[in-house]
Amino acid sequence: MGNCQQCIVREFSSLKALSKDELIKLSECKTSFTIKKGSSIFEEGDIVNGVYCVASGACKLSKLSANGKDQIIKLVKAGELLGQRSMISDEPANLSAVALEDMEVCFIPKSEVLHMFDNNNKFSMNMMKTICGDLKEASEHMVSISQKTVKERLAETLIYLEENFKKNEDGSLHIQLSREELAGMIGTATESCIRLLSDFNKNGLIGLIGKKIVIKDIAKLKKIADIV
Amino acid sequence: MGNCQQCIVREFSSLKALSKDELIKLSECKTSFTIKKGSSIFEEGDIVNGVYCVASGACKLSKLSANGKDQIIKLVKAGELLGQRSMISDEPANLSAVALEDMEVCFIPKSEVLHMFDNNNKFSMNMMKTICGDLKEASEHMVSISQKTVKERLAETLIYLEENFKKNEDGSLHIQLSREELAGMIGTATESCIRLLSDFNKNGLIGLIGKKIVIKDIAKLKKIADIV
DNA sequence: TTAATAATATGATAATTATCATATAAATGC
DNA sequence: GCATTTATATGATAATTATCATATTATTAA
Repeated sequence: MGNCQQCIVREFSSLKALSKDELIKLSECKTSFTIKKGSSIFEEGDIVNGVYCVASGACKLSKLSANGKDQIIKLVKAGELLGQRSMISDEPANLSAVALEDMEVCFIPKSEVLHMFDNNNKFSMNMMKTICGDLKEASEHMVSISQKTVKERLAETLIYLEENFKKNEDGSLHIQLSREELAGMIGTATESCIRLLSDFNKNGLIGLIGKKIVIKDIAKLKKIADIV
Repeated sequence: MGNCQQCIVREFSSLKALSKDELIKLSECKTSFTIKKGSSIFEEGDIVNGVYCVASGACKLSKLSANGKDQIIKLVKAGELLGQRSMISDEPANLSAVALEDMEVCFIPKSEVLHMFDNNNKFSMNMMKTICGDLKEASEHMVSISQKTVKERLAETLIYLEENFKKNEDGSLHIQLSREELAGMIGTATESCIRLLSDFNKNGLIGLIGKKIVIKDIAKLKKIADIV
């Protein structure tokens, strides 16, 4: 059984508001497990009866659209929480959480989270702030999807991946998103995404090592994405 | 000075968790004012030092994109709160709130809201649930923008307006969105929006009385929007 | 290892949507 | 009330993006 006090999630999430006693209690009531790349933590429609802590690895939160395409709403990485929205709303999950690499995850039951809400205002405020942050991100993402071209959005997304996720030794992004998934993130067709990656590759903005992507010229990418 | 106990906002928002005493205190510390159609309650970048209660009227929450277009993220109507996100995040507003019709609005200072967070867990939970609801809506909106055609999105938006806002005596939508604003809601060019409205009009789905819009065949609109 | 399957890649084309031009109608200011 | 400005409307065209077809390359399973 892992120790919550040393955990990366405690360091980076709302949990940083917890006292030593609360952390000890948490260590006792949580359940840890591993998730293999490609399998899901929960799916659209599932009842989420607690909060998941991502101790290592990363996953995508996605929503299946009417036409069968998977739209990726957000990536969640080590240190973050997962499933708060559904748990707090008392509603089935409206997104699926699928591992993009092997993950270590802990589950905190709802009763425990609610107890912490009741007894630790700092924790509640932190949680609210996190959700508000997600909401802000969502607004920005919405503007980006409706006002920017696919090229601009791809550049934007590549920068986001470069700046927020680990790199392999060869400099390539460690997160292995398939071209289809990358397309799902920027809201375009897989072929369009592939075509633009080829373009960026030819122009020296990125490198393509097999399926892996190396960001080579982040300044030019930022110029394309119109991030000043 | 209006009475918070009878207010529509108390009935429909997180404020419904407040006790009689809390409502009395609220009546004393709030400030009421009116907003003329077209003027703003706050703008992108403003510090929002409290929460606004919308007692009557409606406004748009929008974000200016890099290319100068105004993307409407959400409409807020009587009974709802405004400005929570910025206040809770301790960040400048990332959206502007502009009145779509004359409004009556009350302002509750941050200190008072934080005091209620500390002393009324039901209120805090309600607030969290509201924000989570906004987040869910945002996800759905995002999928809709990236996966649906402009036609489908326009149909979807017209249905939303019909089902959530007041009608005039002639059956037209009372909310007076300009064609440009409607385009900003669905994320398209004004001309494209106008063209599709003409289309819908010719096919008897809607009626156009000057600038006003009457929803005539909601079933067909739902079919177009692919809402089953 | 080899066949079968899935992912990536690229060309050709069609569909969607934006942009520019211009006309008409409505609203506003003097 | 009339001129000016702004909003709505529609046509013509260009740009963007999706779809379909088909290689090529990787991955998986037998």
